[in-house]
Amino acid sequence: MSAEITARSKIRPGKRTNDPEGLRKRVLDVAEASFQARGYNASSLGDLMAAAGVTGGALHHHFPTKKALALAVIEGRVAAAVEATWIAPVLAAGSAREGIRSVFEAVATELEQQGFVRGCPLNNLAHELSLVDPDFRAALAGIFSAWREAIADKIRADQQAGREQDTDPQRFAALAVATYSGAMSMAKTTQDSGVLRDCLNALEHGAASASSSKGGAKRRRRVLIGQRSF
Amino acid sequence: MSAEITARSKIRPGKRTNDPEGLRKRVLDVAEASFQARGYNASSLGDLMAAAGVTGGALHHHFPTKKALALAVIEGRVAAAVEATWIAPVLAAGSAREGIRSVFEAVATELEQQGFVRGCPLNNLAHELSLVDPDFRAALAGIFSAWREAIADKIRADQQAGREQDTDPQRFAALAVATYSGAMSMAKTTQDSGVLRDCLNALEHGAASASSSKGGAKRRRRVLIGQRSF
DNA sequence: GACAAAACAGGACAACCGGTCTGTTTTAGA
DNA sequence: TCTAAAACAGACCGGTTGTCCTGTTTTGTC
Repeated sequence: MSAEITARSKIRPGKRTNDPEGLRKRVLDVAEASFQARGYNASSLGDLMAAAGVTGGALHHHFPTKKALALAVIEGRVAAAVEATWIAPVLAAGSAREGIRSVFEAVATELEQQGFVRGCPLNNLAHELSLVDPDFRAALAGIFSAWREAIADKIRADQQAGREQDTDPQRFAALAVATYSGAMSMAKTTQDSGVLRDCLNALEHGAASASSSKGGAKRRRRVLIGQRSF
Repeated sequence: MSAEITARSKIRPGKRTNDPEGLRKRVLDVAEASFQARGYNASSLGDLMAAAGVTGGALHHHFPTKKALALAVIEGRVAAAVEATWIAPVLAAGSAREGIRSVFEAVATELEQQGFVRGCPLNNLAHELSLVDPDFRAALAGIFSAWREAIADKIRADQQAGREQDTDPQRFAALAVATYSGAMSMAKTTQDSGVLRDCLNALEHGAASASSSKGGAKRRRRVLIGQRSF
């Protein structure tokens, strides 16, 4: 436990190089990873300082309180993660449904490769912090809102192209986000990413027909095995 | 904050009545509520002791560690909550889809009445504890499994009655649980229970047609207002 | 009533947490 | 070069946390 590698080289005590942006980035990297792996409350500033190779004074200079650090992680990292893994791919896809499908599959594949499910960063923090502080809640709700709105916008774009005429953009977006969030929750708890593909399949088949239970690809039940993360 | 009511009447210091089952129940009541409202890590044993009107010795006698208490809450209360609000109603319903619909609506109505969304007890604890401890993870995964299996069983029962021939029980169950879990996650974060009805609607319309956007019931956008809980 | 076990009381404690404080070094601008 | 602000170092502190420990009281059993 604790720090395996001291990030900062302290060979020369008399020589120091100020690097506020780099230090800030290192702290955010470590905090993002630790919040994801252990949660906000279980991440102590001492652990973060050690892992980032940062002293208390430096940390306090950039992030006066733990709450400020978490808010910076949410607004600067979690929001970016949702943008990168969901919003951008969906908007760039040929259609909303194609985009959603590709995201589900990309995430499932990634989880299978790394052999460990850490869950959705947004949902992880949302569950822990939404009821604790209004500022946290507002920041997290904003990310959910942007996420849903992007999907709804894509549906509207599809509709202007003559497709998805019977689809309600808002409701469909809510369903897509909810399905992904819930599937990741289960995948994290069971450490089995297969549920992501199950949900995608059921979602694509209109929550009804799942085609032939025989003949088709046998359902994979791949239970992932641990692997240290942090 | 702290204890508003001291549950235990201490009028007679010399008179004491042993009530192990009652005390255990009181502790579990308080712990369940606090875990739900603040989470596991943010709930201190001191607060729980004060709220339940229990001394440290008594608490330690029944629950040697905080982990043991949480495990008891998960296995004794969270599992029962899922059974009562989901499994039993679905199995008792005329069909799986009817059961799912009634549960969604019942929960949405309940949330609207109490004006505050505390989230799904299972998902709340699952996000915070799944990666922390294997025992936690196993207990939580078991509840998810039972939940999904109950819905899948109901689909299979429907199929033996000639319905749902094109539905894959496992996948459909995964989608239902995921949708609910994710919808509750959003509802908690946005403090808006309307997303539950949005998701139910989208789910029932086969993730596609949401009927007329005009003429039909206007979508409710009811933002709930706070209300102390604990 | 004797007695052992269960049930409970309440204090003690060591570890830890987040925040603050003072002091030093680096850096940018005039 | 001088100077002030920014950047960083590192110790310090009050409060809290979970757990443990030693007693005392109640309760079931013979």
